[in-house]
Amino acid sequence: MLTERQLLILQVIIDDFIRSGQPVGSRTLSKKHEIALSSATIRNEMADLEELGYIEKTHVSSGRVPSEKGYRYYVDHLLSPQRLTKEDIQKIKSIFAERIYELEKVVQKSAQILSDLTNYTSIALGPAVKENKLKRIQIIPLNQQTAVAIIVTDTGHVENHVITVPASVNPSDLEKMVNILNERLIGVPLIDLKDKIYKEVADVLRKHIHNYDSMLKTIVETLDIPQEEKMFFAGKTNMLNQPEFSDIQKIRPLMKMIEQEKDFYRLLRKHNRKGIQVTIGRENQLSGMENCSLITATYSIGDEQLGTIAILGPTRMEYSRAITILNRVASDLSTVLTKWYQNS
Amino acid sequence: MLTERQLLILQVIIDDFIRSGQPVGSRTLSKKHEIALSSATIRNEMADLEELGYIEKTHVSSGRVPSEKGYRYYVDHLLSPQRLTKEDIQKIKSIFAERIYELEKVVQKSAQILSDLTNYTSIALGPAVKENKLKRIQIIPLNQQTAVAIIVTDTGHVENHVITVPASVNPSDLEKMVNILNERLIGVPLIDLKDKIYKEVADVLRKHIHNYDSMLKTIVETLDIPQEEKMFFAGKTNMLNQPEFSDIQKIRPLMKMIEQEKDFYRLLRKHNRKGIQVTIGRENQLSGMENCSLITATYSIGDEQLGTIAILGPTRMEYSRAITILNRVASDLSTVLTKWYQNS
DNA sequence: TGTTAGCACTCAAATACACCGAGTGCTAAA
DNA sequence: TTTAGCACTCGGTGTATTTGAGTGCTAACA
Repeated sequence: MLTERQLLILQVIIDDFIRSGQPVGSRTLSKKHEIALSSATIRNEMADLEELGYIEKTHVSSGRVPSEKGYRYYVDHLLSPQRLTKEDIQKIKSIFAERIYELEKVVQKSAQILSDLTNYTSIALGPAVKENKLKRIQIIPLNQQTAVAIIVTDTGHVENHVITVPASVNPSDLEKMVNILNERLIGVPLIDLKDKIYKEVADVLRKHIHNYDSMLKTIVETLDIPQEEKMFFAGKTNMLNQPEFSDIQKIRPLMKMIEQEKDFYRLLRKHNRKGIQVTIGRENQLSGMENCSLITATYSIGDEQLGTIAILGPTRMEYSRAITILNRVASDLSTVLTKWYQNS
Repeated sequence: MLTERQLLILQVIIDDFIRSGQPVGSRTLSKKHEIALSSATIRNEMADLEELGYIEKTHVSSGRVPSEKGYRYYVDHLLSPQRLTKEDIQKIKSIFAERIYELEKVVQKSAQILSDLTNYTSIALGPAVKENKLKRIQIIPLNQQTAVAIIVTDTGHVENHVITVPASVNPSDLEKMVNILNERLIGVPLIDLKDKIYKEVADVLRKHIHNYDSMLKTIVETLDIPQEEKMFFAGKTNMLNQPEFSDIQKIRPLMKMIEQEKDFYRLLRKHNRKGIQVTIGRENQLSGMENCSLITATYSIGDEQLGTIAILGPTRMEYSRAITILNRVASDLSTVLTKWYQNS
């Protein structure tokens, strides 16, 4: 167990390192007015902190830098709460000022403001489309062989793709089918559509539609909806501004990962616990992210959790500020989404 | 006017520099078997080429590197034609192997293959949606105040957004309006929609629709279609692999530009002349692109030009290979689009 | 017993210096 | 016109040397 004094020293070391990026020495600390000790005393305490694994040296006679364990302790117990400036609060509010009707745009804007305010990279995982309920199916013929299938959900989300229509299918049958599908399927969550079709609608269709069999493919194609949530990035290149990544070798794998996006999709999917979560350095278990930390929060409509928004920065990150901002954005976002979309 | 020998030397210098990235000295050149001259003779020729502005020294006793003028001459007159390997041709063909129904996806895939084959960044400017012709307008009410407006074009492109519906508008009127709009506007290019509405459809609407005035806003919102062509990037981080950008300072502005995309939108818009166009270094007139070259080509359906695809690389770029590949992709793309979409 | 002053020690970073080698331009001879 | 030869330049590399910020340890002090 750490003493009060060790906690104070650990906190000041990490605060200073986060600010300066330079290893912190005992003399630097002794000059701080919150610590009234000689450098020698501090050296003794630092030696203990190092033995316990909270801080490290970069070489034998260097100052100390926080270890991952140190950051972990800092984030869990030592964060000095930050107040946002009026301007920051104002900026956050401004994105919700005008009523935006596309849910995904609001989420995207939230990611944008996060990266603007923090100068880190921000990622938002959108709501799962597959949970949405069907509002309308529409099939619009383009020519002999092709048509556009459009699916509208209760949240106003539109999915569309071009499908092939067998030559044997005539337009009036197509229309009849769409009508039946609409009658029977409105209100069904997208993910359950196929199931429902086979169990309940197939019989009806077979009875009423001429060549049901040749149409089957069209139906399946129509309901083929991407299962993945959309993801929005903002400030993808902000990592280039971090001095720890001034070496291009270090940043290349990270930028590649950010460009490809898919690793982050998996990562964020896992981060669906309510509240702020911080993963530090190798806790992320992704090579390329050894020197990064990820802070995540979830947002919701009412009690229903919709998605995750996150801030990605270097391990030497302004945790306090980032957490405060993320918290604020996530809660404002949830509030406004609840107001706009609940039971609408 | 350059002599045959100067041309040969210039070409070999640039070829070598593109390959190695190192300044090329007279002794290196004299050892090449296509040049049977002593280093001293070559030095004299190089001095002349430098005076004429085709090559430069990095410091007083360094070898020579091509100047922008040198690259320009090289691209215009000295390119040694390259043959693509069978694998390359195969890869290009593979993207067009299966019939893809979404036009934009084909374009996006083309950009992807370009960056895969060249290891440079690739950009594709999609076809202008506004030129497409209207196939169907659809308005689907979500709740009391909002509805989804969907516009389908003859190419199968779908535009959608959520609109507000005044409380005074009743559903049957909405439906009637949509019917009238569809009757009168199908086949009209999207860009002309508004014009046509005011000139020809407004009167009809006023006659048949109850509260035409309060509905006006809804109509305008519905037809509010983004005018900009979509743009697709591939290999956004490939520039990080180029040794000339190993200094993070040099690449930061460029990556920022690539992230933001809009500068490239303007740039590609201007590059709509048929055939291959190469702009070298500062010819691009964009700060951040001093050390980059852009190669563009257009693609088309039949005689109608649709858009531009481009390769962005360092000025020290494999022009010959890049041009050959781009040419091939652009022409294959045009061929296949023509086959698939002309008069469909 | 906890704190501190003092001291020897370490190591990264900066500075200085010599030297190598790849390059140049110029001159004079072939 | 070409080439051999030579003096010169300059970036890069290797080796000392110095500097300074840091450490750990010890002994004296309150």
